[in-house]
Amino acid sequence: MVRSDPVDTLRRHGLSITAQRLAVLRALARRPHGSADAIVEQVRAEINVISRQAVYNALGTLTEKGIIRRIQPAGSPAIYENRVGDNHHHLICRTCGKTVDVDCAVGKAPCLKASDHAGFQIDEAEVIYWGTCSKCLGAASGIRDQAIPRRNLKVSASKTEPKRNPI
Amino acid sequence: MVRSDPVDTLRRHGLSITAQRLAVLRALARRPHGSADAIVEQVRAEINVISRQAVYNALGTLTEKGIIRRIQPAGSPAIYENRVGDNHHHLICRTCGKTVDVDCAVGKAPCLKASDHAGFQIDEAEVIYWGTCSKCLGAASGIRDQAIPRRNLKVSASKTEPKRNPI
DNA sequence: CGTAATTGTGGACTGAATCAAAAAAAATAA
DNA sequence: TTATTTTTTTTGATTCAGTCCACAATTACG
Repeated sequence: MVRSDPVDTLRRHGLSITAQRLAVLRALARRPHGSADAIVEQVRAEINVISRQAVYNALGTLTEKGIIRRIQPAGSPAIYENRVGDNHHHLICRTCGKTVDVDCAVGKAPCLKASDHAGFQIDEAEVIYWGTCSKCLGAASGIRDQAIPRRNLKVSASKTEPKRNPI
Repeated sequence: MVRSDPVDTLRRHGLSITAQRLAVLRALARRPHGSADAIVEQVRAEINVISRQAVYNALGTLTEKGIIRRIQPAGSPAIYENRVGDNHHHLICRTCGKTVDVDCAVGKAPCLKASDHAGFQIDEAEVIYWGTCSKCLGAASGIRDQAIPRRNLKVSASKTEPKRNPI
């Protein structure tokens, strides 16, 4: 069941079919993990014009319908993906923002069970692995590729030296 | 090892001791999961005046030093906690934002291992369980307590259901 | 103490995302 | 088809969390 036809997808969910939504879907099909801004750009390359708001609208309703998924990594703008419904997780590079999918660590969907629910009714387990991708590991010096310039984990390279705790 | 003396904590990490930092630490000791804004408020109740920036500064350096931890739930402002170094996770109520700690699902620190590293060097696994707390489950109607008003998962109650004849 | 370094203050500013009203396009009915 | 109604897009302003900046205040250290 590949059924990757965007028109059909929209229709099946009872959504109006608009050029903008189709373009957003295609953009997501092309690039797995795009930020709203990246999608705006991509869509503008395909369709000539689209408002930023229209992209947010599309992403919003598509997310609501469960057609796409929104991931909101700490300190970075949200990114979207069209792989849904299989409880996979993400591995994000702190340096360049590159995001890759990883399957659940312990098998099927064990992450969905917290050891103590504390009375909560859990509907989703979100797992993000933070690290450094191989490319950024290599260029560890100062290349600063910065696809998604995470401003929060402030660069802090060697500003406050004494990382190693004395005594 | 309770060693909850803020002055000592700061000193041990080679940080200057300022009224603002102490107040921030105390605020965090009092309330486990506070947003920057909530902390500003709390600190202003104790100390008379503190700039928002000072709070952000304090939270930033304390986070850098590993004295506190920053959690950035999708779509909500960051929250901070003073329980660090034990790889626990969080359970957040989508409705009211209430956050509780949960210990790692599968034992010690299994979540730290993704099944496929894809060449990444992982340094942290962030796990957030999303759900609804017991209180909000009860008041499922429309109480709208909204401690942290997650604006992203837009309420979307029945906006897109005009198909159903409303009588 | 006095001086240098660190930290705090207030205000302007940024970027991501949202809101709101009018214009345009789709869906539905005729 | 055309008319009409509903949904979506556009445009522009607005919020919100967080940051940047220059200068004043405080802290640490000799």
